[in-house]
Amino acid sequence: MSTLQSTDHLIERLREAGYKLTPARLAVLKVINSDDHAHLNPTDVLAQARKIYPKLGRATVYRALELLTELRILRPIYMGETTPRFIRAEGGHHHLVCNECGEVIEFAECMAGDLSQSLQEEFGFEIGSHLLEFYGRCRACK
Amino acid sequence: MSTLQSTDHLIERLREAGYKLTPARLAVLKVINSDDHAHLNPTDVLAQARKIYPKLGRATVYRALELLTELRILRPIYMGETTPRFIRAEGGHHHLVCNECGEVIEFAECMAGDLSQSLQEEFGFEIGSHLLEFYGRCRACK
DNA sequence: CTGATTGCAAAAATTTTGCAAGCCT
DNA sequence: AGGCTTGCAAAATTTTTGCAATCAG
Repeated sequence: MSTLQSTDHLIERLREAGYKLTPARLAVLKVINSDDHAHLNPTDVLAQARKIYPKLGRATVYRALELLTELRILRPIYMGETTPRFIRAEGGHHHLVCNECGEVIEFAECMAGDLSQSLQEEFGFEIGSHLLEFYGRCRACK
Repeated sequence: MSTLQSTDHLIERLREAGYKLTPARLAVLKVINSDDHAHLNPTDVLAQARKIYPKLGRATVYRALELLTELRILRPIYMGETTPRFIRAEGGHHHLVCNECGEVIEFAECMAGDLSQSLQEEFGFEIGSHLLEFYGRCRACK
């Protein structure tokens, strides 16, 4: 579905913003980029990224996550627990979330594009991405 | 804009679900209901609610927040930090979030209704509420 | 080289839990 | 009265910070 930016491109964005490419950041970037639909919390990211770069420290993951959020590469979202999970910030994310069991289904279409246009005009905002979530009960939980 | 349920009505929902109305819960409920557009984190809620009911303990706030979330009266969302903030779960929430300064503008209409209908059919979901957020840069930050 | 970045360990902050006492119905 | 709820204090988690050593450019 969505065309994701390659890890190379993301590295480029890091550089353009004046940050260094370190093994720690690269590992986090790879983990994040390895699965378009991943929703990983900081602890997950640490575990995954350590497979690539074992020396990685926990604090560094937080710092990398913060940096990547600042660069609009990631975005934290709520998925039922008290810890944030991070998703790719690009484009749109469309979730159907079950309040009962927590299942998350992704769906494709949404007409946020049109609305986006008029909001840009109305509020003078420059819009880059969006999140649309519906909450309810899934088939199984009914 | 949205017609909010009165505190009385919410109390009723608590009761119907078989929970007791205690001063702690009432205080949290009042805080939550005092401002339609509040985005409070647990610590904020504790501080506010203690003005109403000073004996209130922190753990109780977490328990109340959890309960109210379960009853679909509240919903946690992430707004750029690592702690969740709680918003009224009713109906839809439509945010224009500035990545730069964090400002959140609410806008009124969105096309979620139509989509909601088709998603219910397609996935067998029973949809109760939704969240639509656009991310970008506000007028001032450009 | 040189400042940005890291890992570590310690400090903070947040969230969860156990339990006796207290309160709602 | 009886059981749900509470506040407290302690445990568990999660997040942030200070700093010397290291690394990318």
